[in-house]
Amino acid sequence: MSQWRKEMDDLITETPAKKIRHRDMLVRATADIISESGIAGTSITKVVERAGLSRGMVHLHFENKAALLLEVARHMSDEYYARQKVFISDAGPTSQEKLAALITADLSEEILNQYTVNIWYAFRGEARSDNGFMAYSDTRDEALYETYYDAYIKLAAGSENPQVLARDATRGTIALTEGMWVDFFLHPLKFNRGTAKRIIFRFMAGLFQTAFNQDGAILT
Amino acid sequence: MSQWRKEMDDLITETPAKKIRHRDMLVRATADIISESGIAGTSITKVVERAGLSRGMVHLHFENKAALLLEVARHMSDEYYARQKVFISDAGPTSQEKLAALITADLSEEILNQYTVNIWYAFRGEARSDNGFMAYSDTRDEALYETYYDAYIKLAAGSENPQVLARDATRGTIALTEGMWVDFFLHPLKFNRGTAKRIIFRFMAGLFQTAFNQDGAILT
DNA sequence: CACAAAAATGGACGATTGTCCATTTGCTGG
DNA sequence: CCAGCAAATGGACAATCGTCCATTTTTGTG
Repeated sequence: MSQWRKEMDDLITETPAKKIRHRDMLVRATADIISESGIAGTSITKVVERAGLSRGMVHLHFENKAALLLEVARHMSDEYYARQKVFISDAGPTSQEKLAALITADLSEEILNQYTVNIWYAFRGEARSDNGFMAYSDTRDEALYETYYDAYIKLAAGSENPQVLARDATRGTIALTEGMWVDFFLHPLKFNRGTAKRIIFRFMAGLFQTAFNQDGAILT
Repeated sequence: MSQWRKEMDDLITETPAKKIRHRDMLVRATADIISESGIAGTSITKVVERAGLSRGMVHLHFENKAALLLEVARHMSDEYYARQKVFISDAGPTSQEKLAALITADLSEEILNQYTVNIWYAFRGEARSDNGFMAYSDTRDEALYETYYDAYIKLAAGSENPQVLARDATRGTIALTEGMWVDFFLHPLKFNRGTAKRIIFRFMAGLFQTAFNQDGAILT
């Protein structure tokens, strides 16, 4: 079998190479354990038991435990963006529609669920003591900020102080969404996605009265 | 010395009984370690070294490590309320003034600082796996909710749907403040208290246009 | 089919964890 | 001043941690 064919097979194979599959299994198992037991309760023994692999596997694929945890953070970040992207691409071209899509995404079951927020806040709690996690938190935040700002600055055009208005709207929306996540994290059963969405739209309608109303309806 | 006098001395003594002092030293030392190293990095050895006490002290004052951590959570919660109370009692009698005082308090250096938020988010990260912490988070949240709601419901009087408006305003303000805390936690150097305050007031002004404006000025 | 390389295993290691308890210290009432 | 009791100590304990590596199993190639 020629070399290019072998590489081709690797590309089109339905099940990825075992090495990659095992690596992925470890990442997913680690995410599961973190979601259930937090960072402090996550040990390599628990992870490999969950993954159904042997203990040595971890150090075959990752330099150490910290590298494994960092990979989980990267995995979560990637999944967040991938899911958000679906909502954005389904939305219309106007700023209002993009903003509505962003908020709908951040409150959707695909993105905002107990499994995900448990992991997210577990990492955040330990972020201060490990700078590696902060990097991912920061890049996520900065990209999100840009996305919101780009949409808001267009709505703010013509107002008295567009930059300040767009900045305030961006920071406010992100803070409000973040606060809603915390609310969901602390009271997942009481939480109502529709109410959360309405409150965020009320905030947006307060700043851009000609663009939104409190029901999330987009005005002309 | 008579019995009542002895008790009186205990009450008025400047330095509290040694047993209580040591207990307090452990709680404060634990809080310090959590703030620096997170929950996962907090061990009894580190705590007693910081407190300058022997290892056995912990189990003399607390049933186990979990009880010590829970006491730290209680301590943090108590200090939060004590400091918030100062701001509220200094405020005027109107609902607007009370709300302004609450927001000013939550953004003040006394309440919102790196030491405090590190501890707060460290606990939150491990909250899911230990229900003891959730209880304090919940009681704090419920009391805060009531305080905000009582103020907002008066402002909402006369509006079309007062209860819904007051509920939305309460949840929104708490979520917004929570989000600002997260912003401070992740970017303590970039964070600007004035900007945060202005954004929150813009939200309030959007819901109660006759009561606030975006500069935090209270309208008649 | 045989052989070399890679992947995977799991026992062993020292360090550290939370907990326990026999011993020592310090204070107080008689 | 001393007896008695609570406070405080720190060494010892088993359990668990992350890590390492000699060994076995699987895989791919000539």
